[in-house]
Amino acid sequence: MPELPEVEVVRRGLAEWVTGRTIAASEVLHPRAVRRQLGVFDVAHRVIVSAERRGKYLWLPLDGDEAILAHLGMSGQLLVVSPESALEKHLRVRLSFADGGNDLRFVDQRTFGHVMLTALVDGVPEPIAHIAPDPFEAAFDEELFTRRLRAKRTEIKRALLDQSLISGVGNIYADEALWLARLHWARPTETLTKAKIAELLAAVRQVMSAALVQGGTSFDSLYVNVNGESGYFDRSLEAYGRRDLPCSRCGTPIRRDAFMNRSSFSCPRCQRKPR
DNA sequence: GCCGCATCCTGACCGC
DNA sequence: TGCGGTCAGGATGCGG
Repeated sequence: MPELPEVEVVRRGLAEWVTGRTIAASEVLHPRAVRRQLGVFDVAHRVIVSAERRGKYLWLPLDGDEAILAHLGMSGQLLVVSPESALEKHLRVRLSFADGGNDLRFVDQRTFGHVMLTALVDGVPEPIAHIAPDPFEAAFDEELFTRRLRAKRTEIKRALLDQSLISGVGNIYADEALWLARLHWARPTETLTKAKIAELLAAVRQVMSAALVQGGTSFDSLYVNVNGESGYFDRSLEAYGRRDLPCSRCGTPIRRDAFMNRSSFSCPRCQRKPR
């Protein structure tokens, strides 16, 4: 389940292994992987200039004002592998290079992810112009975030997952940050003080930084870096996936609540439910 | 315009 | 063993 730290691990791998290289050919093996760009997605002879990221989106700027934009969805992988290696079962898009070196392959079991060729507007891919900067970018405006958050009439976890407000946070790190900040997921946003929001943002940055150091979170082989390796942060999780296990602060069993057709994990003692 | 929910998808896992 | 049901979840689009 790639969120910001996992996507950043992949971005670093791409920066190391594919920048400066000229694409020889692109092959689309599943139409859904390129959305409405079947027949349009053709990046042969283009040069990959760098590897960029905002929130959970990755993009590879090409020569000219275009880029290959990628979202890993829930099970997407961008792998740098030998052109001779066997084709993966869920291979969706394959890029080969003029230097004859390793392929870049987009593999995605559940096909929630996608790649596309898009224009860059002020350095940002056009389709993601509506998402907010992530909390590690210089462009992230903490005061604006605070103001918009308090103006909302919703629950704090829903707001954290709203990519137009703050990008990069998914279900795992939302639960971790809320645990660290001692906030219940259903807390109405309009009741949060500026100080509490600052504390929550610090918690978001802290859990994501810690995850990045460990190469991201993984529960199985679905999330991997460009070399197919998993991270270790799942060993450091405090709330997510820890139903009935003791809270490391107070020993109370972590509870699981149904939330938006998925799960929310929290400590019923440290994170008091709002009235 | 804002909010919340259903939807897309496949494989792992569980109970019968 | 095999089958059906459930769960995982980011972004999108639609209904209220």
